[in-house]
Amino acid sequence: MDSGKPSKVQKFTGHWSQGLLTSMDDPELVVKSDDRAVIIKDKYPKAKHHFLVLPKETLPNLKSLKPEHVDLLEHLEKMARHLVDTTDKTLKFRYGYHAVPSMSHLHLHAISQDFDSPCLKTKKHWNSFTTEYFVDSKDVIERLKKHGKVEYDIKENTALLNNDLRCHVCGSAQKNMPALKTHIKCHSYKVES
DNA sequence: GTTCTAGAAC
DNA sequence: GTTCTAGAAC
Repeated sequence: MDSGKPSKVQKFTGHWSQGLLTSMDDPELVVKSDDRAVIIKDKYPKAKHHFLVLPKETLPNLKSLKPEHVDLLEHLEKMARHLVDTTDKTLKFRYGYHAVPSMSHLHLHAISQDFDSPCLKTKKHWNSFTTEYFVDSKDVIERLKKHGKVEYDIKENTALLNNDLRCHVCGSAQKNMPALKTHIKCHSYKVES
């Protein structure tokens, strides 16, 4: 007899925080790969171009990095820069990591600085790419070289996500997200020639 | 990480 | 009344 309970028809694909592992195998998202890493398009890009570079080696986060991973991190950044060079040379990009990422599996962001995307919606989105919460790849590598590990204070960095909204170019205060999104259109994100 | 939506802010 | 943000999601 029918119990009246709805049956679970959807396949269990894991917790949302493990989503990057699924995306790494999604041919729709993968744009490049070599023996050490895979580059995918961010499923919810926060700018005109937004890529994620993921090592094939299992590394959950920055905290799992050891001194021997310096070479790998340099490789990830090099791969990202090469992809960007062959994708869009006209826009400025930043290459870096979130200090306290939501998704598991180490991922380097390569993101164009226009932040022109319908997926960019919240203060948290904004501050995660425009405050010190976004740590340049070069700084992470330097830190690993110097200290043999990379660790960021969770409380301190999470607090940055609640910072007041400011333009990442001119620093002007913006009252809300729609105002910010309108304002940032007044700047150019082209590389200087 | 996103979606949804209640209620704050305007 | 509409826009916008913030917090739950079993």
